[in-house]
Amino acid sequence: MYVSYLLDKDVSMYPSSVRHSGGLNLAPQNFVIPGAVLAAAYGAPLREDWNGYAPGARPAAANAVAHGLNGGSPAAAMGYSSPADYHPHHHPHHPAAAPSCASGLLQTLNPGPPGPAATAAAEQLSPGGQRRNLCEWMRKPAQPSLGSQVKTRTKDKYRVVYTDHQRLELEKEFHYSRYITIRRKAELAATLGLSERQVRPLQGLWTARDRLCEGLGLLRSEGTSFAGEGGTGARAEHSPFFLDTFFTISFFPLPFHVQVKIWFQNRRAKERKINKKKLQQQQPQPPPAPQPPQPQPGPLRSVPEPLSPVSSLQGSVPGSVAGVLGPTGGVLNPTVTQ
DNA sequence: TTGTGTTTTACGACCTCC
DNA sequence: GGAGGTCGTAAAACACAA
Repeated sequence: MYVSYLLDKDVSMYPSSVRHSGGLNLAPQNFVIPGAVLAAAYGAPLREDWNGYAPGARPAAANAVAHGLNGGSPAAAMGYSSPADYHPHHHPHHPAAAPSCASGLLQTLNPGPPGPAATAAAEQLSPGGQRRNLCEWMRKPAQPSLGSQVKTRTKDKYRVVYTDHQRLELEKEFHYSRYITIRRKAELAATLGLSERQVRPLQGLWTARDRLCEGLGLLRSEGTSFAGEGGTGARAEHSPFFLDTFFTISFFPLPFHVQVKIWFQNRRAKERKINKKKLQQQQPQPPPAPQPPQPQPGPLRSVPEPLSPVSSLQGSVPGSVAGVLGPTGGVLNPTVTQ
């Protein structure tokens, strides 16, 4: 139900997620979705086809689910039910586990280090405790959804701000080595609670879920209210929770280490950028000489582009692998990562 | 408070390697 | 073909001056 609660809250942030509201009270542990129904709902391959959907729409709800699980209160953030085959870290569904906005979402939207959830949530108001009101997005008025079925990835991208603790640990790891093994990535992801339970809700799958709702006659009605911002499970008897749960935990998980991988990619890019800046500062460009008039017309000579300065990184980065740089600057043989 | 510049996540495109 | 690399970029989050 908490999943459903979040998913429905999500409408305001991702208005194009056309969903039906409706009342149905089904026990989550009893749901069975026939493959034919699923096929009808999708009309397309399941996991293999994710990239085909307008990607990137990451409803905050699922994000909250994902990171909330990491924030030290997994069971409270998401009441998993029967699909225990999804992930070994599932927690049994419990109706009373739905957190309030003030406490639960605080944790869900501010992933913190493992440990006492309550204190961690308070401490992990990252960065610098200047985070916006975590319930703010819930109050945003819904946007018109017509015509917005097709979205670009970036348009709807939802960015999670890592906590200071997460950044610190990642920086420490980066300082130790610019390239880490996949095992270490997974360890970091688990330790920092980054991507272990991250979900990847895509627009097409939400639509598929709604079609499945329709196919099963699970139409929702509008007007379901919440218990204030507390969200303490007031939706329990109004939402087809089992479908939300099913779609969320069965189809959206990302690999464990993806966020760590991306963070390291971005961190390396940042370092390259810094090094490039330093290089430019060390070699100040002489003031351009006054250009004499160019009398000679004719075809312009093409000046070959200088080689990418990325190679300078090899010598400047302690602990980096001795990879061979490819034409695009990519490390062709980053054996460490394997 | 607001405008603006910078930093931080996230991902597409394209690459090489296995 | 999949994984992971760089590069470029979008957009959110943040910092800060006016």
